Amino acid sequence: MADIDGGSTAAASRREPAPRKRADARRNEATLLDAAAAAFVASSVDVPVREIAARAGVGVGTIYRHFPTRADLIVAVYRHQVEACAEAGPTLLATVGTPHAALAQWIDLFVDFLVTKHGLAEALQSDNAAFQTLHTYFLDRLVPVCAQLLEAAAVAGEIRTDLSAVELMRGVGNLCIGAADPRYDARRMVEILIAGLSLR
Amino acid sequence: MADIDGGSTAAASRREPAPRKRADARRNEATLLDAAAAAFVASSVDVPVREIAARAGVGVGTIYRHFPTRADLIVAVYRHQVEACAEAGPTLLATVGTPHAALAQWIDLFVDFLVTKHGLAEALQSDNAAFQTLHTYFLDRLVPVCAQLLEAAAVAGEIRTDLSAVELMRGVGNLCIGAADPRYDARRMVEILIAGLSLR
DNA sequence: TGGCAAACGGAACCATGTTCCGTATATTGG
DNA sequence: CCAATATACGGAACATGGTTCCGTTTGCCA
Repeated sequence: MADIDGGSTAAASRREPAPRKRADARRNEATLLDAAAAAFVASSVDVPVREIAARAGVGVGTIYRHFPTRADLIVAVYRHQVEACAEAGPTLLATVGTPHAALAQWIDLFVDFLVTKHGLAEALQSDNAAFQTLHTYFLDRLVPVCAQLLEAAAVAGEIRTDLSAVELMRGVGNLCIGAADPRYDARRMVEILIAGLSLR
Repeated sequence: MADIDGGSTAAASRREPAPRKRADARRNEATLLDAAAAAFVASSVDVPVREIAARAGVGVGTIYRHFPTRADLIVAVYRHQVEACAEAGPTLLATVGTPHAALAQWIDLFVDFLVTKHGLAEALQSDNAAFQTLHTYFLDRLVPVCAQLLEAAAVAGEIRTDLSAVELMRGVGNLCIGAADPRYDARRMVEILIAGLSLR
């Protein structure tokens, strides 16, 4: 909420005096984020760019100037929620009884996030170059958190230790694909996977 | 190898006298299957149709006449291997010690098949209408086999009983997505999932 | 208010799947 | 062996969706 100016990091904005964007540009960026969020809900994360542009009442060029790739737009839309998920990690670890339980609850959070965003899980695993940023962001932000939980559970001797956080995240992400289908319960599948993690 | 004439079922060909296709048509179908198989290996199952056509030295129209959808082509290319996998089910059940072990081995077979076919796992989960046939064929052919193994293990009291064969297949298929990445070991993830299946 | 860099819109371009139709040819009856 | 015809072929053309480009518009500051 505090960062009124664009996407630069806190560190960068502290350095730079005021490369303040034009008013219409800032307005459009906000409009675009809203339009994209709405479109993602109405259709899915791979809703056509043209449709987002139409919703926002801007040209497609404008989208690409603000968000160089589709992934950047997705990241911008979901940044808050990803942050929240990341921050929940340490909290759960401190709160919940056992590390394994904390891990399970955190994964739950992540899964809930994924399955409620139509097409996001699919996009996350896509090897399409355009989604590279998305992939990277999610991994950069969440893998360390996951690793911490995993490590704690491993130290407590609750789970097998031969699995990296990246792999676990990937696996969970994959299991969330196709969660829209009522015949497939992604949550349960992940639950089973997590169960398989614990030693005997 | 025995069915010289096209894709009609054994039953159908027994009824019909001889709706024998033209020689060039049969030749082209074979050429196409080879070209497609090669292209799938060289790139992945979503190699552009035009490229398959070029490899086979035919026009794209020819592909579509023989295989109405891309999925039909994929199914045709992999039919033998899917059959083999399906037939291995009962064999394993009869051979291997416990039903749970048989299930694990069968899943192994399936996973091996999937991870060695670049992009096949991805295509399998795609909600793209064009892949409907693919999805259906795999499910029709393999789910019953999986169900039999699952049932046996359930009866033996080795695993939880609240999971359908369709879900398990979907989950396993999903876990195989992105198996090309060396940092992600799909086989291990599936192993963990199967482990999570067993009761305590 | 005038000048100009920033931002805009959307046509144009590229890649891909899919359809359509004029042309070529295998097959078969005479 | 030839001609007639159904069958099959090739590839241009169409549809869709991402991305780029550039002439035009507009906010901002002197």
